Amino acid sequence: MEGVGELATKMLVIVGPTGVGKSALAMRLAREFDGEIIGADSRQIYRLMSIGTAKPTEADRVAVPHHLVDIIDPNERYSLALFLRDAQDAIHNAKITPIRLPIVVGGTGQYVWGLLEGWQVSSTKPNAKLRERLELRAEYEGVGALYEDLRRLDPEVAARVDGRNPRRVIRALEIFHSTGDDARADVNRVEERPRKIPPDYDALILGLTMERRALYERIDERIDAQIAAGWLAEARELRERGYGLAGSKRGMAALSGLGYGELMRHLDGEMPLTDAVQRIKYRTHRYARQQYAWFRLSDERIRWLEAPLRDAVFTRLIEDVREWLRS
RNA sequence: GGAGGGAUGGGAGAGUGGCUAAAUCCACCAGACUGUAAAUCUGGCGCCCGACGGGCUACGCAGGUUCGAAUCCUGCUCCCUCCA
Repeated sequence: MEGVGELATKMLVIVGPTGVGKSALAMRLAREFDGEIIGADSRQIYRLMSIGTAKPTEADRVAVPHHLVDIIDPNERYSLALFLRDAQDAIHNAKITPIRLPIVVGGTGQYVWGLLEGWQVSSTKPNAKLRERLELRAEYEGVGALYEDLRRLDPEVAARVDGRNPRRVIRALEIFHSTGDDARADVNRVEERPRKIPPDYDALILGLTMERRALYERIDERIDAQIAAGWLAEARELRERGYGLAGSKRGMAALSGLGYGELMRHLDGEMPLTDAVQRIKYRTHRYARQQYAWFRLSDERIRWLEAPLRDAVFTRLIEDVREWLRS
């Protein structure tokens, strides 16, 4: 057991709902322990979308190396599999040359646990054309029709897929079709791979939390501040560059994030700004709630800290981390 | 002063004699989640009970009609629009 500890890659992980102050804590710890920050955030990856995604500031990024932020354009696609690859690379690189402590920080639960638990993801890549076709069919005939297909083609997979969730059913069909009709030989089939292979990480997972009401207030204040900081102009700029809502009803993945869609609809004259902002606040509340489903207060792996971190607590944390690094 | 319209659950808003504790949306609470994840999907959401069943209280207020009313009638209160 001692040997494993020596070999394992030590890293810090900071999780918690949106707006609790994960980034700020990450910066303090990075400074303290000569760390590199690795974003586990599915929205900060997009260039040109900074205010709305509450990206780390330029100053912070100069002071501490950040990874997985600003890596693709808004019209490009990203996914769990890509994140896993990129994050693993970033962690690996932090451990060579000037050795630094990787600090994974982000609110995207799927990314965080996928990385820490070593999820084995199907290698079947997204097939945009197929998805579009199936989505259209789901809309006209209902998800039920697609699910029927799946049941007919691959009952085993169908049994473990949520037949009411179009995204899931479509992905399952996508995997099925990518390998031809002989699904039996498909090494990509979900149940024929190990679900997860625990990576050799020794992660100290820190969770930041806050009483619900206070969190909502803080979120609302932050959104007002983002608007004041020019979020609307950023949305307009995005649209002018061609990354707008136009075309497909839902637009590109980047715009499915909180706020940008609402702001663009306001720019299109569909609703007053105050309504758009209120909608953003509510959606963000809901998002924060969802995050608690990934990061449970009862999860023993997470060391939870009460959000406005008191100095004494921070000092204590520094000591504990230092000791943990030595162990 | 006159003529109309309206008051429904935290909010918006259906319902116009029984199928209604009351559609739907939002808020809120909970859950799922393995290449779209800030996405997508699911459940709950008056109160109480040993709760796949039952009880109580509910649609501005008070009374009435009816076997039965959020729904019909009367009065009252408040709100809105138009005329003066």
